[in-house]
Amino acid sequence: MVFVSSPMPPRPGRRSRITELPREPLSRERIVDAAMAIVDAGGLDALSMRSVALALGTGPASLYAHVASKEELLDLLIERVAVGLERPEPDAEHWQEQVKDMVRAIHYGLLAHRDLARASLANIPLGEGALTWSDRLIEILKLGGLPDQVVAYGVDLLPLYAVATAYEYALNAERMSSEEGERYIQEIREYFAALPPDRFPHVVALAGPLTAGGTEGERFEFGLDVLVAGLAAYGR
Amino acid sequence: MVFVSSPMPPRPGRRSRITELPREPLSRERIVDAAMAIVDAGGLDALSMRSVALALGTGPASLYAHVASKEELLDLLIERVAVGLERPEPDAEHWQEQVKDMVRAIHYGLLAHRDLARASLANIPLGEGALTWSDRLIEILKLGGLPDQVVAYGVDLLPLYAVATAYEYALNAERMSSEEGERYIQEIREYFAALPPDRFPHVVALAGPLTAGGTEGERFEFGLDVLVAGLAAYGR
DNA sequence: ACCTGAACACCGTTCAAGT
DNA sequence: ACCTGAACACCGTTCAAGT
Repeated sequence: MVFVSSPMPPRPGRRSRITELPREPLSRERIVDAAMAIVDAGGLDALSMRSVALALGTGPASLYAHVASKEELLDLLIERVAVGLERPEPDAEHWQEQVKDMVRAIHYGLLAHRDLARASLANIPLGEGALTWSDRLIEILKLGGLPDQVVAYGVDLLPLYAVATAYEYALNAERMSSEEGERYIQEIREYFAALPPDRFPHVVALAGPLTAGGTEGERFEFGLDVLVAGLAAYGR
Repeated sequence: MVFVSSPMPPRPGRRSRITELPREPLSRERIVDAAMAIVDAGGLDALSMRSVALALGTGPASLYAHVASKEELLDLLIERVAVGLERPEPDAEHWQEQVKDMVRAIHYGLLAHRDLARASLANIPLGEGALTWSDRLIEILKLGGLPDQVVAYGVDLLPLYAVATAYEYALNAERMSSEEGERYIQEIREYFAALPPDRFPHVVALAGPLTAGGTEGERFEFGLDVLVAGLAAYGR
């Protein structure tokens, strides 16, 4: 909360307007902080150059001295998430579980910021945080004895999966509160079950597993198993 | 092109304003046609309610009598693509190849319309076209002897892969013309190779395979192999 | 060098009014 | 019932002007 219209009178003693008036100057860091707070509070749709500027008590034009475009700002948000990801100490014995841990880290790291995953699908992450993460993943995949080309594909395929599933999940979460979520799933199940069986026999028959089919986490883990097992099959 | 300010005089003879003035009325169909043409010509960024209205010679407000929102219009575009997808005749002998064919169909079907895949990641497709497609995929996966729960996961996982890879590819394609594409890949490769090897040893070492690594099609096929083989492992 | 106000060229959607 | 003009409440970005 920012008190603009009715500020407290200056404190008695040394602190005068000198420390108050020239408020902290803008910086990339402060802009990213404010942007992340907005995403956390209202999702990616709430993020605009204007909303960031407002939160920082300035106008949108002022941001362009520190950030080239909204797209760059989104990149910086992704990079911020990447920097915070846990990276396991490589251990050939448990390389498959370590790969899974790294994929889980992006997936849940993104989900911690609402639908931020949407901004992550857009571009090859080339920031330092993303690159150190990639470097570690390559190292672990190599420990698994995979050929270079398989490693190269894997380092693309695994984060694609992590991000796409995070995006899919976040979109549904964004659309509905938790109770509405239950009802929505229920509605889809009923919709599937009520379809004309002569035209969609297999969808109708599978209405249960298609929708109930375990929690979201189980779904994610299933795909992760498939991918890691599939990659491992190329190992020595 | 629409001549509004200087219309031609009415042709001599029978054709009078009667057949000319009441131009074809709006309809969902015409709106979707116009929207798809805009996406094909300029990508998803060029699509707005206003650009569609302009193409139809009307104002944006007029569209809302036939389409609830821009989101619904996007759904209709996806459904239009889904209706046109090829569906193989189920054959237990070749179920894995048939699954691949269906995944390729969505992937390339979306890519035929620029970055339309972006609109497809957003929501569970519930249109008739999408459902008949799903029904056929379920049928084929069952022919492969997969347990119901694996089928249910697969019918989610496979289109997710098809769409996410189409989106990724289209974004890069959207950003650059074909020659620029080569140069861009080249630049990334050089960037990777020029990174400090003490901090990113594995990225630097793999700069070649990471970027060159075959055509986009090979990348896509690799992931498809991994997924289908991974699913098949759950079969009887 | 950094910041700002004002403007430009857009958005999706609503609504009262027309036919 | 279908369509429209005008308006509302927004966008990202630019640019001349200020300090």
